[in-house]
Amino acid sequence: MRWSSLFIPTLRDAPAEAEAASHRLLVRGGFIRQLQSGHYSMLPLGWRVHQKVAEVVRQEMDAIGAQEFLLPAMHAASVWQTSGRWTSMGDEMFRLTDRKGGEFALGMTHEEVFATLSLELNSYRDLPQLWYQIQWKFRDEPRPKSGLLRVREFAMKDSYSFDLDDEGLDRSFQLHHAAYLRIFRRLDLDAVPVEASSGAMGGSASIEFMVESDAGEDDVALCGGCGYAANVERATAALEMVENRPSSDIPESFPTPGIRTINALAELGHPPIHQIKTLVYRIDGELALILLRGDHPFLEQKFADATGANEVVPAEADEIRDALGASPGSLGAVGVDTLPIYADEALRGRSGMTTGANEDDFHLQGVDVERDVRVDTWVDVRGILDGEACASCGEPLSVARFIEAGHIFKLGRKYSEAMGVSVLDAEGVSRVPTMGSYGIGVGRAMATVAETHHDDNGLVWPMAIAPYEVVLTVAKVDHAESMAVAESLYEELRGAGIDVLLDDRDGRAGVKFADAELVGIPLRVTIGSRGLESETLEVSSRKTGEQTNVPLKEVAAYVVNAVTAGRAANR
RNA sequence: CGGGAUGUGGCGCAGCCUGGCAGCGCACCUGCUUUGGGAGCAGGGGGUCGGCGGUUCGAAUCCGCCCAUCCCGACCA
Repeated sequence: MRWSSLFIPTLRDAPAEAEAASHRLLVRGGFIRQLQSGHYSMLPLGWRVHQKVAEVVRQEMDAIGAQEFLLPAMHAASVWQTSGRWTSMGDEMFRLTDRKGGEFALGMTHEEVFATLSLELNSYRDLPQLWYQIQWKFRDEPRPKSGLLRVREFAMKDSYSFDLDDEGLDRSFQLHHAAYLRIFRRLDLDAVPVEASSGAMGGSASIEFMVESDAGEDDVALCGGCGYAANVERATAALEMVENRPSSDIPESFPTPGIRTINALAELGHPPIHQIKTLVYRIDGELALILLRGDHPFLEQKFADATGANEVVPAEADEIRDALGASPGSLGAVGVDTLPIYADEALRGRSGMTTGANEDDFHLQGVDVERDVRVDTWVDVRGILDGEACASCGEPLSVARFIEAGHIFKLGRKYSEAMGVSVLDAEGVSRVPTMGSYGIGVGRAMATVAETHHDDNGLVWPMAIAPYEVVLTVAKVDHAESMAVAESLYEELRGAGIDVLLDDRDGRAGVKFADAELVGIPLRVTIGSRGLESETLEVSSRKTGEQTNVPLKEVAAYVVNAVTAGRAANR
């Protein structure tokens, strides 16, 4: 294509609201434009990258024997009512009503619809099946952010496996696991598989593919020693022994006027590790106390996973006061027997603790957790901290920010059962297939590459997904010889199947160089009178900045080689 | 939903406090010069100042409500 006739609206300044590097550069480079919060238009350049990412995914899915479908994006309510998710998905689901008053949803994911199709599987001989699609998903995200990283409308490759038994599911899961590693490698993403919480999907096991980036939204714990890797929503760590402070026979109340925080209490000589943090939550509508060591953060997701609770929300100050007679900052569990009490495992065996007295401006010291608190349920709900020891090898764990680029789930029979799927096994017995589901967000993958592949001058696309592989930059378009050389090289490269962009704009060379770099085309051939005098053209690499003068006659072959090598990288 | 912030030509911003002709840079159009790293000069086009209401002789500016957008947290590919 000729740059002069393309719509590539590059910007010198990024919009003020763009914060993440990928967001700024994708907008500046003319790849995307926002329509509303969480909804982006793909401009020609952006759509080319998007399609190339999708094609990499498609090839690797096909390679494990998966079959491509395309399902409706809009679903009748009844489909979701059958699985129970019409209600459980809550506000996250976009809903609409047709002219006849019928209720519909825009699909957030497609377990139900694929499971409906699987009703036509009749025999164990039909299994296993691996089905996928690349389709738009709609999620009423509470907070879209960071450009393409978190949006309300996005293309997702979602696949689903149907197997007779657990061994089959393991195989399908492993096939996906391996395919995902290949996909991310081809995208030049350093994706780490980590143990994850299954969240709203349910199911027995799930692995997230995480790419380290400050723009991420998840914290992941990694062990440099044994390779343990887990989302902090699930991660555990070895707990170092804490020497209990001397305890008293009964908890002693002492005045703490104005003391409302762990830190303030610490300044009075009660270190956080010797404090009990008391949180009041509404768990599926019921108030409950959750106790942690003073220095430990509470992770709601861990709690939900451990207890099976759906709704885990902090209680309001007035309901806390009604229940305990004190305000946050002075709360404790000693003597409480009207509310369920959950305690984090880190409090087991602890004594000599300090906690709120359920009376404003008073705390208790000398508390022995197991003697003085009526714990109903012990749970592991604390967030682990950077530097804690790995539970399996003792080396320090590092905790860092990651982008969730893919997620694979063992679903089990939740959806197949709900939708009434069954096949006959070899003995003629009816069996419910077990399912897996596997997702990669295409736009998010694209943004993740942008996030991890850029420099001060702009984007640096890997050859595999670059919008164009080569740009021919004509320094002076009114120089007839330059244009003639450029035209003939352009035709030759096009003929060789190279995605080549001819920058024939009547502008200054500096502007064209800057645009080529901003847009991130991997290779640039500069065509100008300077090189032509010596019968050479300058080929430069976006990634390394390396410039090579190539004899005119060899340029086409040189470029074809470089592109071919680039395409094959990481395969 | 809780907390913080912002809305002024396509993009980046000033003006607002202290009410009085809507400005600057980039981009865009025309002409001349320039031409291998975001050119120079001259001329020019483009703005319901987020919306509605109020105060006032007069509102971008003051007051109220609403909307939108961004950032931090709870949720997800």
